Amino acid sequence: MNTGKRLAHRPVDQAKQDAILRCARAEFFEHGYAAASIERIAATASVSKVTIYNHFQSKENLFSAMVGSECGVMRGQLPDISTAETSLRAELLHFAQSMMEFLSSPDIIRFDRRMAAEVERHPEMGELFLNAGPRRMKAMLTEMIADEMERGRLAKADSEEAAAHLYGIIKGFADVEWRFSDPDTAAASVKPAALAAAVDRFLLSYQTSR
Amino acid sequence: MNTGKRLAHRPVDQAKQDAILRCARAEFFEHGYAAASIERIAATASVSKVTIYNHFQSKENLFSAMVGSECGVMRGQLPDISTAETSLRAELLHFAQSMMEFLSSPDIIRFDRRMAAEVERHPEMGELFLNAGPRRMKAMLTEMIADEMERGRLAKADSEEAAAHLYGIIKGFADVEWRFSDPDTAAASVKPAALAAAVDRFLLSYQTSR
DNA sequence: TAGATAATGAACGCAAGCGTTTAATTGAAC
DNA sequence: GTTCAATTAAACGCTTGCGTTCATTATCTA
Repeated sequence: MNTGKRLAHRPVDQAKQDAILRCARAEFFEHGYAAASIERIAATASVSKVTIYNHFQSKENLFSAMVGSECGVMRGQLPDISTAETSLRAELLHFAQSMMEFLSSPDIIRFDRRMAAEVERHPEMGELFLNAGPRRMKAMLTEMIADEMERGRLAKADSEEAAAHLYGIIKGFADVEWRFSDPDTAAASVKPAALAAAVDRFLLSYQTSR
Repeated sequence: MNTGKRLAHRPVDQAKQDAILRCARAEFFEHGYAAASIERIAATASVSKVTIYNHFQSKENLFSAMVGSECGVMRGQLPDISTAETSLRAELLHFAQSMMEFLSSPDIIRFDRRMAAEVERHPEMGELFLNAGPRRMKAMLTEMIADEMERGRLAKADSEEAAAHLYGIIKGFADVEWRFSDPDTAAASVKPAALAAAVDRFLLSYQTSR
């Protein structure tokens, strides 16, 4: 039958596709959408400008594709909420550590900055990002906390609200500082003692009295 | 002696200066630094482009001046920490309300977004913004909490850490949502009940047992 | 009123960058 | 080896926008 299968042709070079997206990412993150240059992306990716236009039809399109791809990557890197820990405190501490490590990585910080700025012109990408990152994390956290409430290690309460409280108490002012200073030094500012303090305060108000 | 005082001249039209800064603000916030257009600012401010270049020497300069001016405005609008309230809970609740109102205002959200994006190219403005806004608020909050610890209404602890915990527990996920959705609907998402819940959780772990 | 300065409008040179076209070249599938 | 799509380099038209120049007009001080 040969349902539309092309017979004699040269297949698309997937490596080039990837290179384009990778370089587009760097370019868009460094300069922002408006100031990013397709020609520079082409040069960096060692690819003809025409090839970019053949794959993605416009700058807009390329940007969308890049964001979509990045969101996919992000989904796979979210802080893991392991339930392997035996003690509740250790479990929360592990999450806190994992979350702060994730949020303070230069890649995430820069992505966050750029998305925040582009949302004005691309509201739908704000949704995309929220669903791929923050909301996903919130849902995971909420579930974990609901489980612990069910299990009796946390006092019964609104689990979504508790998740927000835990998230917030761990972050404190850190994310604000990160967003407006050098991303490459952000991770170093995470102090384990501060994480423990935050978790302990959370437990003080949520742990079942025993 | 006439120390450098000019004698016969036409004074600078301050209203025009202000209009330029106001319109520059709108333009930069809407399009970002790179895509912002001096010519559009001139048109919006009903001013000649040359006048802009006479007052501020370059686009860079205009942007800096605008940011400086905005930071000044922001300083005057920070949430007030009134110590007039009699009860500690009322005092914290008032702060929470005031803070969330401030942070969820479209102006602040857009300013935050834009600054985060421009920090890559203007690191010194990140510092400027941090000092005018977040750090200032943190210092005020820290002081208030230190006072309450001194006064015995809060348990003695690291007041700066406590300030971060209070700030974080109040914000929760809200700021993330705000930053990536429509700024004009942000304020409506602040629920008084949630503020009370956050304050109560904070008090559960910090209030002196009586 | 005279002198000095602010502000204007229009045009210019220049650079960057999007998206397109053309003709030529490469390379996998058959 | 033939075929045909993928890829390329180079050039093009077009738009936007920065920063400047210059002649002109408006407005304040003395």
